Amino acid sequence: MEVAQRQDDVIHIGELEIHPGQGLALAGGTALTLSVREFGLLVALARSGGGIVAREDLYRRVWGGTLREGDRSIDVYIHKLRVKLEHALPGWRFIHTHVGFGYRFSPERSRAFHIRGTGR
Amino acid sequence: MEVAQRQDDVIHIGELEIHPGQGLALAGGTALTLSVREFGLLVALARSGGGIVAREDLYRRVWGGTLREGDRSIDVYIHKLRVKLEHALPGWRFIHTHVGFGYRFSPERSRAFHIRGTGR
DNA sequence: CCGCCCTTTTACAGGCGGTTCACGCGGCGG
DNA sequence: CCGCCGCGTGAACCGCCTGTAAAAGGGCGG
Repeated sequence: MEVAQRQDDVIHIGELEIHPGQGLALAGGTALTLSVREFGLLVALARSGGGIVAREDLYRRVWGGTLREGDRSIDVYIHKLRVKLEHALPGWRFIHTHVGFGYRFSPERSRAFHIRGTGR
Repeated sequence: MEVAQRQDDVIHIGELEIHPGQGLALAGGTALTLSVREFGLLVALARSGGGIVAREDLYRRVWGGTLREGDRSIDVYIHKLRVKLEHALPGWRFIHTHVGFGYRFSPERSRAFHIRGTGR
């Protein structure tokens, strides 16, 4: 398989449409307003094919270099991304934490909307 | 190489799909939320090819070092894994106890699962 | 010079994970 | 019949990891 280097490759994940080469991300059709770091993080996560990405790998791909001891940049930006995604697509969770392993990107419904009535 | 997801080795057992290198385990397509120890245990068991694994071996492979006298960590984590697997795939039993020998990993149907008020 | 936005750093809190206890139970040998 | 042994299981304890808010630093345009 040849590496797609054309900038018009598009990543579709759930209601998200990401254009890595253009710094553009659409959520349900409307554009997200993301900073460089936020967008890089989104792309790195979206490209992992639903697998878990280690924090070290994320840092290497987005920031470049090695993740220093005690650096919390990733946590902060994961949070910023989550906030923006949650705001753009309420009821969906994309970034899942796997403690000790890293983060996984996959659209899943929020449990916040629990069903009532059919309890038990 | 550009593919962000390495599918090096993947273990398929019943409805389980395990990615040892990523810390990812899927049950019927959905990701399990496992801790480092739980995942290590799952991999160790899944790799045993359906044979019985002695507690000492399990401990050596997952925790490293020798199992100390009176250490119950394995029992606790076997239980945690069972709970999560049972929750993810109701009606199936994967971890079988062989008293005095160890544990065996193999997907088998549970006996008719009816409601029991076994309290505690 | 001022203000805004982005990024990094710092601080604090809460939750999660790992270990250890405690208790219960069934099997087995004495 | 009794006590020991191995295992199941719920819970306490505690340190670390992560979530989150906010301050600090920096670059850029007005």
